[in-house]
Amino acid sequence: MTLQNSSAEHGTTLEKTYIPKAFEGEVYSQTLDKFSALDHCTKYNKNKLNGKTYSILMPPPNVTGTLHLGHALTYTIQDILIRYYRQNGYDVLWQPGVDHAGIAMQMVVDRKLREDGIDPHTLSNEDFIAKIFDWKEEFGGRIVEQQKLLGCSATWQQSRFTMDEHCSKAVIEAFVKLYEDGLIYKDKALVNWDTKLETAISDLEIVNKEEKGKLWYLRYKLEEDLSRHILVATSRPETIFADVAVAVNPEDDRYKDLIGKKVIIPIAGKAIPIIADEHADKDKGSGCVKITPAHDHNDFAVGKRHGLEMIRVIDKKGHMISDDPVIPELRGLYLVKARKMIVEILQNSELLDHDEDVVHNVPYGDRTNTVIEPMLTDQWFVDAPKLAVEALKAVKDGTTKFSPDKWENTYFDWMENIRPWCISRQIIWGHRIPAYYTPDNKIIVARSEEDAAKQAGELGYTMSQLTKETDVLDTWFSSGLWAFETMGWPNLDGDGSTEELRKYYPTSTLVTGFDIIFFWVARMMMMSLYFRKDVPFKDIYVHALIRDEKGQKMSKSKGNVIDPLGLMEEFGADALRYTMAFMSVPGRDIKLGKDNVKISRNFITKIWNAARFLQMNNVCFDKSISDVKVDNSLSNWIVAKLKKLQSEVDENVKEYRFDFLARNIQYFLRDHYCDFFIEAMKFVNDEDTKAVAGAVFMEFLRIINPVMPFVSTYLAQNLSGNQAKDLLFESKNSLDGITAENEEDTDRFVELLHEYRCANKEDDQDKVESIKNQVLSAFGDTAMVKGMFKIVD
RNA sequence: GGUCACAUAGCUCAGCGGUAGAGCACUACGUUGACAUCGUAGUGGUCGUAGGUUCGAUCCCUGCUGUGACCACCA
Repeated sequence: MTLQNSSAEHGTTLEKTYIPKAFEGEVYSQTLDKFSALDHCTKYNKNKLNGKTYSILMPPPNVTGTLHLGHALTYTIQDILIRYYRQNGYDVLWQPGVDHAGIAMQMVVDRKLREDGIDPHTLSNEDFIAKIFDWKEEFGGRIVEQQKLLGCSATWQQSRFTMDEHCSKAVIEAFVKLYEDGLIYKDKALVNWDTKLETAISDLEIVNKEEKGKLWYLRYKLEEDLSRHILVATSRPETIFADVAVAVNPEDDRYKDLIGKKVIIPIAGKAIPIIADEHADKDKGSGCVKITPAHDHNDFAVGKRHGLEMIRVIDKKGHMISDDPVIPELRGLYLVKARKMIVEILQNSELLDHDEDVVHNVPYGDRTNTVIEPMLTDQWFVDAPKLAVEALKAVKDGTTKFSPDKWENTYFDWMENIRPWCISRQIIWGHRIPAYYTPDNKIIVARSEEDAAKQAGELGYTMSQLTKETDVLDTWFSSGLWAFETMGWPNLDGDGSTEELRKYYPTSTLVTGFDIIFFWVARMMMMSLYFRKDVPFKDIYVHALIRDEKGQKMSKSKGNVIDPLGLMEEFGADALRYTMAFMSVPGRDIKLGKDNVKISRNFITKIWNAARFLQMNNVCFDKSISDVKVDNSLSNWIVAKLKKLQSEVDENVKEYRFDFLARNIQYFLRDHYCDFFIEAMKFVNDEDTKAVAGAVFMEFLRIINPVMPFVSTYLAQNLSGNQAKDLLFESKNSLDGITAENEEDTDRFVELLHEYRCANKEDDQDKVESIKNQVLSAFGDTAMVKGMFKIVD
């Protein structure tokens, strides 16, 4: 057993220490061009294809993003699946791409321009968009480079950008079709309005924050008898100028006789009616609620029911407007300041009865962190309740399955209560809504200018008389088309499909965190079912979110963000990937610290050292298991364990139990292969067993390749001496013909050794002898048995 | 307010209707030719709480307490 120097036959001697940085980049670039889907099968894998396909849509990261741990988790899982199926003869597609991230991107470039001393408002929209494309050119590839460092084997050749020419076409086609089918409409409605960005945002882009506030009880005097009043509680006294009624519950005996009478709004002095509406809750506040349809979602509904006027007193910047200013100083004041001023005035009058401290949720925009104001504006909506019907059905009938299935409830709950989706945004960056307005405000929606001109002509207008819509679409509108726009839609062949769609649609599995079930998963379900009449994916695997060691959400402001790039630099991408797999237990958030990754690195070191041992002993790695003699109990046993590992891994991948997968890999290598097999082999020292050792180890490297592609490829190349060796398309070695009937015997031997050791320690000589005799009679007085006793002694 | 998770060793977490598991930490021993990025051995738990089902419950059921997440409301 001497150390073998480098030779072509036995590969290159491994370095003493496992330093992932030394080879990960090299390994990746060797395999990079083999990831492509549509032609890889013919080029690299023709003979092994099993005729089945496996496809995953990569959730496109924001173009502004950098790799964070959440990405590392989700991409690792996806890459494990892709690599596993690719190895097993499937024709795989892992569709990558980048999202244009409407609001986020605009804010990033806005900030950069200001830093460079340019006022974004002085630029025309076209110039601003050009600046954004400049930014994308310079930094847009960052996130993709980082995905590659992690080892992602995506089908890079097929990569898409949601604002590229093709996707833009798809968006226009989808919009126009939905409009023609009456599923997109324009409506005056109360939307969530970000006063900083001056745009509408969707319900999902709001974060509620609990805040201490006050409830002011105001006296609304009865018009017919000014000595009497009712109390109305409000947390937003600045909106009293927009009050159009006070509502009471029709069942509320206290106020029954007042219904239909009028009360006077404090300060404003205007008389408004008392109406009966179920919205008023007898047990809340005073039981009377002021109705301000233009500035409150519930009141808006009440206003519509009763045909009330909608008065706006807050403008798009959050400033007070009023046609009839009782207090002129209010005009133009930011609403928070206005509230303060009005409260002061009220306090100095008898109109404020009392106030009350309360804690209430205040909506903030998730991007700008400013207060969101309900705003009465014209917006474009998708009729989500209609589209949700099919999307709901597809999950109910099991066409698409959630895993773990508890997420189905979340999905159902949302889909059943879905509201119209506001898709228009008053920003610059995004897909411009393909609509035009005639001078008398008729709407023309068209696929092209020519088409618009034609439609205008039919209405008796010329193109030059039309004004084009300036609103752009919510980013998630284009993301919703991701499943099929990436596969060539709408450039369809004669049969209404494309080669990619026929091959890879519906995709096999969608891997995602639960935080975007609503944003993305639900929208893709709706859009795909509408445009392709089929679900976008068959399985949805929902993984956990990553938190810091203390279980807190990682965020920049908390300063507890762990950078995956730093972890990869220090411990290697394989260690990070293995950690992600190991920790991805379903239904529980992942608490991750640096130590977890270090432990994984240490395990990989164990694999490394096992490889070095084999190499030092001139173990042959070029024979496959079917070519080696498995003819003694030790060989038989390790092959049985390997066989078990193979089937466990198959099962683990099928059930998305990457934690089990990682554990099983560890148990095999450490407990079986190193602790017993290698130790015992030291005393056997025959060529057949050594050949088994090599073949088993190579199969082990193949099995771990999807999880740890770098180290497994590197070791395989160096051990075999074949620098071109690539486990990417290496499929399973069948162990069917190999018997493993004495697996239990050897397990028993391992157990007896343990008992022997305990007895030895307790100095129980009788027991020591008895165990020794048991072993000798069952397993014979072989060199291996002797050797193992020697170790234990 | 509604929904859903979770509670197991000092820490992070697996697990399971029948003797309680891993890693980290800790203790002791070990630089013995693969491995100190390590090995061997060991300490450590009435499995949140109260009931119920069962021959038997950490596991199944119910209540409670605590923690977290999501949705809704917020006069």
